[in-house]
Parts: sequence; C-alpha cells; structure tokens
Amino acid sequence: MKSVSPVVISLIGPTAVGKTAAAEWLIKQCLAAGWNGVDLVVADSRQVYQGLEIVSGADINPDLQPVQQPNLPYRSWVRDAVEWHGVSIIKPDEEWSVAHFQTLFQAVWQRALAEQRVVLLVGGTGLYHDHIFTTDPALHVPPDAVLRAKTAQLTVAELQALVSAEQPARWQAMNQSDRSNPRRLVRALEIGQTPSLSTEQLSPSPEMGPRPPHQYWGLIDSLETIRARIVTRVEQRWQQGALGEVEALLAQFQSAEAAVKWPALSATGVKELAAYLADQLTEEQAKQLWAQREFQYAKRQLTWWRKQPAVQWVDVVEPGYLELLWRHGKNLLY
RNA sequence: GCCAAGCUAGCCAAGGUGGUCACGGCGCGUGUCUGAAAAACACGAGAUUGAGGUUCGACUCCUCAGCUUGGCA
Repeated sequence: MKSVSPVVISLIGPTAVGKTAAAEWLIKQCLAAGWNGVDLVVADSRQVYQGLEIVSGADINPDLQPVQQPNLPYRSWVRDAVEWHGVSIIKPDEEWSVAHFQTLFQAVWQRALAEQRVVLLVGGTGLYHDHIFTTDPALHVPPDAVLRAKTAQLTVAELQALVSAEQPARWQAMNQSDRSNPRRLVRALEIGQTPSLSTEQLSPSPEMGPRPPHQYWGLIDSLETIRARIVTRVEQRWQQGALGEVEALLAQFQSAEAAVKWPALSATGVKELAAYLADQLTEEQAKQLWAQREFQYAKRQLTWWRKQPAVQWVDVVEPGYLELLWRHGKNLLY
C-alpha cells in the first residue's frame, strides 16, 4: 500500500487526441504500482448527460458498474479499485455547470485523500479543470430564472447600460468581447443582485486559501491528424446509433424555448443530426458538418490552453509517450 | 443547333442603369472567458469569369470568347 501525496493531475488535450485511452493506461500503471485505487474525474461538459453517451463520446467500459456512493453527489462507475466520475450522471433537463463540477470534484477529492487513492482529471473542458479549487463565491450564485426571462428580451445595448450602471466595477473589468456577450452581461447582473456578496468579493477573483499542487499534462497531435480522427469518430458514432439518441432527445421537448434551455442539445452533432432527421441535410452533409464543428471545437480548446502557462505537452506521435507521462506521474504522486 | 437568363471571396449571396464601389451569412484565421464553456462573444483576412473596346474614369455600357442554368429543337 502506497501513500499518495496530494497532487492533482489534469490530463487535457483537444478532442480526438486520445485522452481516454491514455487515462486507461495510466490507471493500469497506478494499480500495478500498488496504489489503493484510482478516481478518474471526467471534465467534460457534455458527457455528463444520460442519453447523449454516443453523441458526446462518453465511452463507458462495459465492465464498469453504476454505483451511488453515499458521500458523492452523483453516481459513479466502478470496477474493482477504479472509479469513474462525471460521466452519464444526470438527465438532459437537470441543472449542470462548472460549479456542479467543482462540487463533484471536491467530494471525490476529499474521499480520495482519506482513502489514499490517486485522482486523475481527464477531459476537454478547460474551464472545469481550471476551477476545481477556485473559491470565488460568485461561482456558486445560482441562475435567476426571473431575471433571465426578463433580460432575454433586452438588446445588447440595453444590457450594457444596465451593467455599467449597476455593476460599474464589473463593467470596468470586462473587455470588448465580454461586453458584447449577452450571457456575460446577464451573469454580471445576476451576481450583482445577490445580496450576500459584497463588491469586493466580486472584483478580481481572490485566491483564497491554499490549494494542492495542480499539474496539467497535455496530449497534442498535428491538426491534420486530429481532423482525420474526428472524421473517423463521427462515422463510428453514426454507426453506433447517434441518430437514435438525438431522436429520443428531441422527442422529450417540442418547443424551441425548451431547446434553448437544455445545454445538452447544444452538444456538437445534435443540430446536424436533427437537421438530417428533418430531411434538411443528406447523411453526407450531416456527417461533414458535424466533423467540421468538432474540429472547430478542437481549435477553440487549443486556444484556451495556449495561454495556460504550465502545461507539459506530450506529442502522441512520439513513440513511448505514455511511458513519458507515467515517468512524470510517478514522481509527483509519491 | 437556336433562344433566354446568368457569371460578384472557398461556398451562398445583396445592391446601385459610370465616380477610390461592394450589404450579409457560412467557412477560414486570431482571440476573449470565474454557474449554459461541445456554450456565448470579439477582432481580422478575402471577390467583380477572360480578352478587347468606349470613357478623364468601367463591377456597371459595347463586342468577342468561356462557363452555368432553363426553354425550344
């Protein structure tokens, strides 16, 4: 039985680069090296949804069993000493956000510390990785349905006027891009109207309290290879029944209003598959558009991480890149 | 083969009957980001089918060529 030092490891990388396979491999190494167990937290904003497993690529190994652990907020998938979190855990109409993810992660983390288990974060949603230990109370301000309904009618200019009048500090901190973004503006109002938060708390986020060391390991490949893998993957998902998933999802809500409300429906591919079902696209076009959007997403992910200072990038073209990761990992975990 | 209409960025496409022309959308490129992040948003690059002619000046008018679509044969 080994002792695990409290280091969090995030395995990141653009979609289709092979993160899941790498994680599986690392899990095996951890177990072979004698640790009590491994918790794998999937940081992916779409793989959380039940009924979207194929479209979102939430590969759940068939030998994993769903279990509701008493001390965790969501169900997990277990096989022996390995436990997967954050995959296929909520219905498409349930609330989910980076704050929920943080809550889930911290619950897993607490238990892992107590039981000397290794925690590995894997997934393509950069925002989630970055917020596992942040302490800004604004993160947990819930959405205000009334406010959102009211502001939905307003123009960007009207929203800007409201934010600059009611939240001058916040407004000052926003850049051109954010000031034109209705969601950010509404969110600013939402946080601003929450009485328990003072203005100081909302200004540039305070780093409160110590947090464990957090390492980022990134898998990378050439854009051309990623593009090719995405095309293959779309084809696979199509054959696995992605169409049926979307059909079932759409059957659950009729109105366009509902469609806006459910983030599950904004997963890449849903729109394209829906258009195919509605006879607005041929199969070929639907697949092509889906792959195109997926690739655009991969590019955006890379933009997100480009500014991340301390990512250790590993090129998957390198032979033995997994061993390289493992060498980094062993030293950190002891 | 004849007639008609058309040819504007990688794709779709607007307009004004001569004045540095050139609306949009998609795509592309570069970014932003603290409760939707596979979201939302910002910024940017990029075009008049070709060759002649008329004119101070042509994307716009004329001629020829090429291509596309539709109709007639």
